[in-house]
Amino acid sequence: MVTIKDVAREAGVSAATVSRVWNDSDLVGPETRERVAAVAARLGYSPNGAARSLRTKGTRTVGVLLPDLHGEFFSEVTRGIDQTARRRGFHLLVSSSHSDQQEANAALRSMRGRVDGLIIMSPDGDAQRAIARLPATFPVVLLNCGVGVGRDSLTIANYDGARSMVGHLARLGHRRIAMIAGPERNHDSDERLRGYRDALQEVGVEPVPELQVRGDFREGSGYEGVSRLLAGRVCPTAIFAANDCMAIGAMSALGDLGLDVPTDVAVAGFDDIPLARFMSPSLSSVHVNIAQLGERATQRLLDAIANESASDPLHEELKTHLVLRRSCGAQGTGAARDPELQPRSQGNAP
Amino acid sequence: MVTIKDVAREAGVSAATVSRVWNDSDLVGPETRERVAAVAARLGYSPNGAARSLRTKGTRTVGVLLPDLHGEFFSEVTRGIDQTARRRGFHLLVSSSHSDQQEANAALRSMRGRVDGLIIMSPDGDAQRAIARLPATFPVVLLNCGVGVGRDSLTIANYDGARSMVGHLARLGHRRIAMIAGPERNHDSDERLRGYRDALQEVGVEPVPELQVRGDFREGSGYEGVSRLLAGRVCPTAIFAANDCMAIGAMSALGDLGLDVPTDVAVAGFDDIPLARFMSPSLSSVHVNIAQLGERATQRLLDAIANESASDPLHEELKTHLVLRRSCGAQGTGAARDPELQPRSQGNAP
DNA sequence: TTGTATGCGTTATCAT
DNA sequence: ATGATAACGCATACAA
Repeated sequence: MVTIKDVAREAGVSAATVSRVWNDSDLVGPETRERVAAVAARLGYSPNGAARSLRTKGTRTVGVLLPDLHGEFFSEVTRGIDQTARRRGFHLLVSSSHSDQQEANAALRSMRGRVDGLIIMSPDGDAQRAIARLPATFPVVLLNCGVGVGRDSLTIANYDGARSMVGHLARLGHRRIAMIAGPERNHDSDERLRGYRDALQEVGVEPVPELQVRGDFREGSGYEGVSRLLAGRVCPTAIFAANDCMAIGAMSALGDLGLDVPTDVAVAGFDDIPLARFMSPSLSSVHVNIAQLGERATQRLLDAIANESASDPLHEELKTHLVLRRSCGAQGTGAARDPELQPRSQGNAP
Repeated sequence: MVTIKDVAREAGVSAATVSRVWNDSDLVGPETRERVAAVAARLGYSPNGAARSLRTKGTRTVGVLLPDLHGEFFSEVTRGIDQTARRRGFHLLVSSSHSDQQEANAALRSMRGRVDGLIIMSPDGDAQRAIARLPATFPVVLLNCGVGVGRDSLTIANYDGARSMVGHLARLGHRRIAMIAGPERNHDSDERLRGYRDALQEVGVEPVPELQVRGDFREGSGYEGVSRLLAGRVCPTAIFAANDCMAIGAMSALGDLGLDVPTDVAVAGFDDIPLARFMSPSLSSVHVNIAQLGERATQRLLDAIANESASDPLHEELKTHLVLRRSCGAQGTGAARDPELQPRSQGNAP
């Protein structure tokens, strides 16, 4: 490994000068700068991150703690975080798939001194204890954990989104609206369920316990959810799933049972993953800009790291909006005429 | 931040002893060990990673370089890498969403001295130049880049998978089999296309240029691909898409055109993402264990880091297998009777 | 404008 | 079994 001393010797200057060149200090003569830069390039020098961190107290690294997350959500939130961090010269130390407090704890501990701040997503609250042990001055942004105690936090407008989707179903004439909720003790899940219940109340529909079942946010549980719903004495005319994966599982189950969506049963999901519009029938959903969630969280964290003057904890909620397609029976357009059928970024297609 | 000196002072020992306790050296008395451990716990001490790295030359961190990757693939490969790394006490420094050489280069440079080894996924070869500049002794594992020059590499059995799927379609009687390929200059895409062409040759079907179109691995491009295919003079009776997302887009387009899958046109994909079995009709696909790809890559890398005796570069190929569902017209079972309908891990469902 | 000296927190070497 | 000390590579206060 080529160090700062190697460059210094080769360029005939002191290590301090090389350091100055590298850090764009203006306390260095133009032709010295050029010579040093040339030598550094020739030798393929780049500074040792550990030494730099030790000296400057900064790591230019953001820690990201994620729960056991599958699919689209994970990749999109990471994309948002990564792009924002990189744009501002920060690295990402990622730790995902934490199934319990123990693991979250260990992960947090081992990140000490390796990151300047943390983005923590822990919808089931497993990381709460570990977070509490962190110094209050250490920058942390909470994702989808509800309003954190004394910490910056970001959430999706779960309640509003669920409430307006269920309201929409009710306005279409549905009264027996079922919900396939997410896991218990999950913040997103709880809020979406609350939105569902309140929406029913607002239109004067008595909530029926048999019309509320729980899944785990994955396709299979949506599939099974339908069996349990149809086994009950009241048959739903509409099903609202707490996310798109479960909604897709539900549609699959309905299809296998010979029921037509939306004629026999209307279906709606949450998240609006890219696949939603390509289902048949296309899936109505509550649109969430997931990458933006990661982006905003990172911006807030990096600002906190830069300012270091601890301001009051801020809570931000990301707005959602309904995307009505065929599965809920409200609109008759297929994917071809979906106004949102736009590539999200430049593709590689000819 | 509490340092090793704080603990030493508080416990009435030298810093060296604290270090020994922390690193499980047996050169320390039992009651000293206990006392130091207690103080460390009380003070909430954990060693500064930067200082440790500087001294030991090791970072216990693996760098992960990923291209601009969407959806299931990204999250699964990361999961595999993360779990394996964590089990062996390693962190993950992730840099994703690189769209060109420039960015990949910058990311690689900035990881210098911060990681002990690298897992690089660069199916379009954008990172090749940067990799070549790395010291030959620096541990690197290539993912889906083909057989790397002088580097360990892992790939999916793209060619075999595509070939056997197309062979299967031919055995079902199809002759006009179209392909919606992936982007050009992408290793996975190239190999899957090659498998398609060879399979056709083997059954004595002359390849028709009009039956080969390109997409970008996303749903929208599969949708558009169908328009272009059906605009040609030869109408395909089967469509093989280079991945499931494009296959789903294709099915959506066929549905919008009033064509039935599989009666009018058979469809098959690649990857077998969890959603595939919940499509209607359920999607036939080439199954790939993506998480395992990440897992194997990490094992190989960590072994290389541990051994440090550079052995010959190894190339490993991950087997695939066909999962035949309804979309290709071979089997008549819905998702309910799909033998593979098993939860991939414990869910949170009641 | 440049060089010298010091210390960041830790571990390894040597001494005791 | 434990302590003192040096060194890892870099950035900075201070000297020149």
